[in-house]
Amino acid sequence: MSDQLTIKDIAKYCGVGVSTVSRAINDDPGISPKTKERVLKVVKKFHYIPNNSARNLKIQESNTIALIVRGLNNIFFQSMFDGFQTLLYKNGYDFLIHLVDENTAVSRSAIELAKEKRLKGVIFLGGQMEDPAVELDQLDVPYVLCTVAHSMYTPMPNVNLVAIDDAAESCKAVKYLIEKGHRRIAIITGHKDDRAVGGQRLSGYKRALAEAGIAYDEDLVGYMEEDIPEFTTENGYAVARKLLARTDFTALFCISDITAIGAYKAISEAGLNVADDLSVVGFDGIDLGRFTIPSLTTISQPKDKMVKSSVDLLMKAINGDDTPRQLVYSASLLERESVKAIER
Amino acid sequence: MSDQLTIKDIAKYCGVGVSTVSRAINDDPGISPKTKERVLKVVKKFHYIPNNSARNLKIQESNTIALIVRGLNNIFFQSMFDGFQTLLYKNGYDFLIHLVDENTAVSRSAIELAKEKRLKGVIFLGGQMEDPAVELDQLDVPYVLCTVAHSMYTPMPNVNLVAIDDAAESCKAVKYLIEKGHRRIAIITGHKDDRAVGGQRLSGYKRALAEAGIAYDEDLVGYMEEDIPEFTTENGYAVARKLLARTDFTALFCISDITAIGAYKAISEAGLNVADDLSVVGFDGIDLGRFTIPSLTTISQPKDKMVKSSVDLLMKAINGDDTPRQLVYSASLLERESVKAIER
DNA sequence: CTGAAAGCGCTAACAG
DNA sequence: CTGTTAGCGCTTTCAG
Repeated sequence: MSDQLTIKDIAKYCGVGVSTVSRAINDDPGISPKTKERVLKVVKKFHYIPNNSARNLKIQESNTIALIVRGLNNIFFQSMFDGFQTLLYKNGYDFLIHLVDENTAVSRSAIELAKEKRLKGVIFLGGQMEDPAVELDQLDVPYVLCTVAHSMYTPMPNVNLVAIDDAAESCKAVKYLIEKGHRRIAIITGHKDDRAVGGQRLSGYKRALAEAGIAYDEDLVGYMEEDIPEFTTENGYAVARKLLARTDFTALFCISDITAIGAYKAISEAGLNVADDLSVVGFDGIDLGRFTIPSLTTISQPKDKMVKSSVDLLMKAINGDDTPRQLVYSASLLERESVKAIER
Repeated sequence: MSDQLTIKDIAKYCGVGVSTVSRAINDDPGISPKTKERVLKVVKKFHYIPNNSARNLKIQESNTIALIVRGLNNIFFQSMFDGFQTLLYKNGYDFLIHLVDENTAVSRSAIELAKEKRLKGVIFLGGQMEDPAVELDQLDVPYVLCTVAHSMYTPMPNVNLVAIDDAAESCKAVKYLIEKGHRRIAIITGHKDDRAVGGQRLSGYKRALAEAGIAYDEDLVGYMEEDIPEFTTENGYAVARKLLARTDFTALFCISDITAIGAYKAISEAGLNVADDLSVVGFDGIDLGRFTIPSLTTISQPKDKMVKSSVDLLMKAINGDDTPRQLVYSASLLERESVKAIER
């Protein structure tokens, strides 16, 4: 626990000015190789590490883009990190993941961070905002909203947005089940008052039913428990159990893969087999779904495309293109083994 | 995209000095309620958010403790986040998770962050260091190493350490399998050259075998693939497949639960049933293990205790107690459904 | 209670 | 090529 080393200490020790040290550690061309080497040796010797706060305060612009993530437990988001990292590096940017917990506003975090780190841009992963354009008014760098419940923002042409149509995709999943002959189709959806992803996906379920002339039955709707973390295996398990105890159905649509895995367990404990006795469809397309037994049929979000587009939109915006775009991709139904056709 | 608002702008607009604004936003007692309210209203009106770099640079000490995590994909680590957050808040500290990617040294990240944010202390989750005391020499705040391969550091009484004995626990798992009558026991372990957790757990496996007089058979050892991310379901699946194709065994020990889930799939695809045909034991005790079918027998790390102790040690150190301690907990064998006894 | 002023550690002109 | 110096935006004495 030695004392805080500063650039001054290094300069003094080397018998040079602080700017020389600064040049050395920042690979500035305007310094002779000899001095640079000498300084760097001292830097290394004392394990000197500059203070980023001072650095960030001083510099007028950085080269950093932040990924602001709400919901660390979201395994689908996690699977996108790597793609973002790689792409952003390739574009010559530094990259930073900033986790924001449930009780902090993403907008505030973003603005704080942007000031603190002189960000070049930010990408939001999850985290609903009432009105992004308003909440992010003070965010004076370009940003794109990735993977948010897009239709919440429907008439919102003033932000960059990359998303899927949650309602339409849900509808697709449920229609698939209907095609396979199912009519009693249960759903595990988000909290009862979820107006974001959960709400969207539930409405898609309702639409599919309506279009097929199947009556909507509230009994078949399992809302995630309030006292268990949302979108977890545990919650899926709990809700599926209740559903199974309450009523009959031949198919179950889970609005997230990780939830479906919990449902598998409840189904198994009820003495039933997934697919043979009860068809299951998930949503997201996480890797784990390949490894469940049986493997999980699901709505697979085009995450690579979404990552790429998010970065592209951001790059455009950074390079001065100030017409925001909304990209709504369609997801694909990934047919695996968890759905069986039944006789009408 | 308005211009960067600073404390000066607010001060000017309010017709007060900057220090007054500072007092208002920092809940400083030395300000009249009236002025404070007035200032705060303006702050809100313009959505002014202070610049943390400036703030951090100026303040001599913060109240922040950082959790430095190597390996974001580590689901076991993730399950500890919440506990750390809660406990640290309870102790009156701010809390910060800092992810470090595979190609950055945790030690450097830690020192940088400590300077930048004036940290009060840091807790490391994963991330091996050659010699922590040396690498962290410049880290001038207390720290504790949590969940690291403890015996790498065996004679290392100069750092705070909270861990389990990976070798001993592995040994326990394998002995349990032996007790159940298994003699052909395969293992899925880390990369071939893993000297940390993977290496430790492999050595425990060897010891159990040796003590039971069972010959060590390299054929039964599945090293994780180099070209697939380590400790993933996918890697577990790949390695289990190879193992299954190569040789016979009645039990499989996976050195991480998430890997075991991949093995389940490979076993199923080989036309076998987990438990009935092939017993499986995992390691870690993640939640998901409760929901696999059959549920996974595993070595469960006492994560709550580990979290609590880590925080306790750190608090002690922060409060001036400078004798480091090494706490090595024993994990418990969680008997679930994936192991069956067999006839000798 | 309030404002002026002195830095926190660093980078980037600017002058040598 | 190198050193001196002026802030970056904020907190915190120190006078008033």
